[in-house]
Amino acid sequence: MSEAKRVESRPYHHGDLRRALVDAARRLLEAEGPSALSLRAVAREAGVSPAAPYHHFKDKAELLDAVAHEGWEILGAQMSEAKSGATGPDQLTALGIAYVCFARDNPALYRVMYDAARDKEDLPGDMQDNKESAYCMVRDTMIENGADPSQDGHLELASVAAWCGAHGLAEMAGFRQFDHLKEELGGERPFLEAVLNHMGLFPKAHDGC
Amino acid sequence: MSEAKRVESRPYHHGDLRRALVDAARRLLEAEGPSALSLRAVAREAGVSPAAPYHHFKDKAELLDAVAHEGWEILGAQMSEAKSGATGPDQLTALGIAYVCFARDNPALYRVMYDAARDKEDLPGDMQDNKESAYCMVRDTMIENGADPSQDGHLELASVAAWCGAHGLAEMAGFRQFDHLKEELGGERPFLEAVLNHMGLFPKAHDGC
DNA sequence: ATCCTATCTGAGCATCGTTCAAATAAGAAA
DNA sequence: TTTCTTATTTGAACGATGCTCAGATAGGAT
Repeated sequence: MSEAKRVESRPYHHGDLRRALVDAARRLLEAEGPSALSLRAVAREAGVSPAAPYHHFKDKAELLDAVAHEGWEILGAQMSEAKSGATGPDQLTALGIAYVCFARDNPALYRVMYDAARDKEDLPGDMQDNKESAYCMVRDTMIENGADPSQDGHLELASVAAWCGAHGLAEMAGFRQFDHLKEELGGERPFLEAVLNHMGLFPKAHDGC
Repeated sequence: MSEAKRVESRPYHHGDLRRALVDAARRLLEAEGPSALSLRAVAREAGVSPAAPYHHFKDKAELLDAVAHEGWEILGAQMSEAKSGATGPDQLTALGIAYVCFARDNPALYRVMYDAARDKEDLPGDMQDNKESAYCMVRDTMIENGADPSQDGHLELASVAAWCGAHGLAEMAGFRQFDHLKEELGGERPFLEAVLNHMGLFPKAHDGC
C-alpha cells in the first residue's frame, strides 16, 4: 500500500534501507498481524526486491530480532515513564500496569518480542542489558522500595514471579472469555489492575497508562 | 522415519487416517519442534499423499486444533490426578505444579495449544467445557476450599490470576537465564514451587509431579 | 456383478525463505 | 573528469509450503 519515505539523506541506493525495512515490518505487523509478516512482504512494502533485505539481515529471524529490539526499547521507555510518574511502592504497580498495557496496545509486536526468544531458549538481551531495560527496572525498583539485595535469591525470585504474572496476564488479557469480567469491573484498566493486585506482586494501582 | 501402524480395523483405504495424522503430528512435534510441523511433513510421516489430510481436516489449523484438543485432554487428566493426590488447600498447589510440569515436559505441545487460541482470540473450548477441563478444575477446587461462589467476581478473579501466574511461569521456566536460580534453589521442581508460592495464589507445595 | 460414495493420488498454483550471478550506483583514486 | 572499486540492488532460480481439483481407487450396499 504505502510507499517508503524517501526524504532523508540517501547515502546509497535506497538511503538507509535497513531502517526502512524495520519500519515496513512494523507497519505490516500492526496492520496485518504477525502471520502476514513475510520477508517478501516486508521488501514489497519497502518498495524493494525480495533479495535486497539479505544485504542488511542474514535471516528473516535477524530482521525480526531488529523489530523485537525496538519493541523492547519502546517498552522500556514506557515503563520508565510510568515509574517516574509514581512514588514508593506504587512504582511497582505502575511498572506492572505499563507492561501489560504495552502488550495490550501492541499485541503483534509483543508476540514477536517473545517468539524470537522462545526459539533460542534465551531471554532477549534487550530485556536485561542496561538499567533502562524492562527486567532490570523491576528489579531495581524492588530494591529501592525495601527489598534486600544481599538476600539475592529472594529478590530475584520476586522479580521472576512479578515478571511471570505480568506476562501471563498480558497474554491472557486479549481473550474474549474475560470480556464479561472486564465489564463487571468497569473496563479493561480496572480488570488489569484487579488481577495484578490479586497476584500480590504489585501492591496497589493508581497511575495512568 | 517411522511408519504409521496398520494393525487395527481398516474400514477404508487407510484405516483411521484422521487418527494416524494426529499421531504423526504429535510424533513430529515432539521430535522436531513446532516449526517442523508442516502439513506435508505430517502426511509424509503418516505415509500418505500431501492432499490426503484435506479429507479429514479442512485446514492445517484444524489439524492443529485436533492436536491441541488432545493436549488439553492430557493436561486435564494430569491435573485431575494431581488433585486427587492431595487434600485441602494443597490441592490448589498440586494443580498449579501439575500445570507447569505439563508445560515443561511438553513444550511444543503446550505452544500449539495456545497458538491456535491466540489466533482466534478465544480460549480453547477444551479448557473450560467440562468438569474435567483444566480451568474448571481450578475454579471448582477454589470453591471446595472455601471460596464463595456467590461472590462470583472475586472467585473468577482468583481463578484468572492463578491461571495467568501459572501460564506466565510455564512460558518463562524454559529460559536459560533462570538456570542459576534453579540450581540455587535445589532443582527445577523447587524453583517452580518457589515462584508459585511467591505469587500467593497456590498456598503450599508438597506433592509429586 | 453394479453402482455409489468416501477416500486417496498426482499434478498444479501461488507464496514463501534463500542463494547467486549479474547489473547498478556511490565514493575514492587517477 | 574519467576510471576503478566496492557496497548495494536486482532477477532468476531452487526447494518447500498450504491448498485446490480432476481423476483414480476401493469399500459397502444394492
